[in-house]
Amino acid sequence: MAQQADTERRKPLNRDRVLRAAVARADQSGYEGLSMRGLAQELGVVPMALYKHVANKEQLLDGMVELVVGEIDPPAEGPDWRFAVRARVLSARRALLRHPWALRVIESRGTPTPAVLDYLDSVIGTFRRGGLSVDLTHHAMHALGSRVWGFTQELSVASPGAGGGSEGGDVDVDERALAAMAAMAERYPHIVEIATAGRAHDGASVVGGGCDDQFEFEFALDLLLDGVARLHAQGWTSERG
Amino acid sequence: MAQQADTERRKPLNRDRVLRAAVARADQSGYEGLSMRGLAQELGVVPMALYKHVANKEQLLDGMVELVVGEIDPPAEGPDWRFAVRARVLSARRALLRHPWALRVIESRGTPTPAVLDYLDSVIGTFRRGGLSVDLTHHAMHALGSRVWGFTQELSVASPGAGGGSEGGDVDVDERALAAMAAMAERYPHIVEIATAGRAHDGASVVGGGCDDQFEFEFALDLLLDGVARLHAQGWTSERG
DNA sequence: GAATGAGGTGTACGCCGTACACCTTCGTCG
DNA sequence: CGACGAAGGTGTACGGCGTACACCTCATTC
Repeated sequence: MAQQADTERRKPLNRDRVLRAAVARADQSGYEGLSMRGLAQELGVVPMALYKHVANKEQLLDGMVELVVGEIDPPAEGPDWRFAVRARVLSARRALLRHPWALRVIESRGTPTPAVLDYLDSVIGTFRRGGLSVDLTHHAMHALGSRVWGFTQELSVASPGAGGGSEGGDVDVDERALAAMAAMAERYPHIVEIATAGRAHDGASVVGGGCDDQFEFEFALDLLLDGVARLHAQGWTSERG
Repeated sequence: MAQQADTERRKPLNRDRVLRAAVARADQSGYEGLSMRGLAQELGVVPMALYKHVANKEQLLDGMVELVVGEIDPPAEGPDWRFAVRARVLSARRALLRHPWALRVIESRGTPTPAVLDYLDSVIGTFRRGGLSVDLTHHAMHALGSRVWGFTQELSVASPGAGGGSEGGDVDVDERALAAMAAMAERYPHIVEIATAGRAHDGASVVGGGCDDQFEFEFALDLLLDGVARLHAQGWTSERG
């Protein structure tokens, strides 16, 4: 109690307040307009104070992405995978339209954040529950590409042990990678299923290297061109010339 | 001639050498690794020297994009629009794979450069010559989205007079915009045709505002989901499980 | 009431892009 | 021939950035 009067002390600031302020600022000033210094000022605090709550700007961005991705609606129930995927993707779109900077941040980030992986895993799960094969689901995810964001785009999907500690180990490294892999399989079963489908190589290196980007690209391209050709053939037109 | 010996003077550096050096550097150090200072050092010159050849870093990036886009093969001849578009897009892909930084730069740039507009215009032209309606072509371009890069992505395509000069005019502004519009229609006829299709509003504001992003997004999404559903129904599998 | 540790501060470093004034070199023209 | 003007290169400096590091200030706990 005591000296509470003289201070009008601002309440102590925490990771969540920092992230929310950052999101708000990016929403209105854009990605470029977001700096640690500006953000600190807005929070009435010296720049270095932020570093008590986020390790650095990269982690700030990651945290912001987590917040945005958290706004996406949970998956729809029901047997119609087509409807469920559609609804989910459109919900993602709504979230990203609310935060226009977010897509760029998600895509520029080398390693996807957990919330992103959760989302992708769950979309994959919807395809799989709908009865699509692992194979087709894999290609479908690539084809959706940045329409569900983040799964296409060359990024070697997530080699899991990126954040580790000691440099000491030697054979340790492989063990560690395998352990990480196992943890990942538990948490993101569908992603791992898809990533490792087909070839039964050693676990670690397969994750990113296992698929043929060129094939994926042409698959998606042809899907689109086929669709367009079909519409053309049947004289399709959007009502509203 | 005279004192040529003592100097070993480097030949005088020009815009093209600067751009090529920048491309080379970005190719091997990535987008982040490209700084005016670093580039200058590589060219054996003081940073400010670069500014005699490019106005600023933005223009440097634009110039680099022009070079990369220039590597895309010219459009294929022949009556098969599907083949022609496919070939063109795959050629674009090859160019962009050679310069992995380029896609990001193209997409982050607010206003497309002329070479980009040329490319887009010519792809559109291929669809149109194949007999596709303006309407369908429009949606097809959106659906291809970043697969042909740059045409989707909310960016309000190119309001043409962005680089002008004096702030003086008043009614002048509209005239100037119309003139720019006309020039644009001459240079990029297909883009303008598509952008202004349907509604016959006043010229200027129509360019970006004239299309319904949500519709375009759902069009593309459904094209993909339809395709996937069709493949699923017929038990499709990529040979190579 | 001393110890602890979380949260906030101040200073400083090394990057960045680039404005501005200056110097050098060289082709042109009187 | 010599003066000149422009094109190209230099040097210095400014304001911004992210952030390392040492410090201070409290509230909490034993």
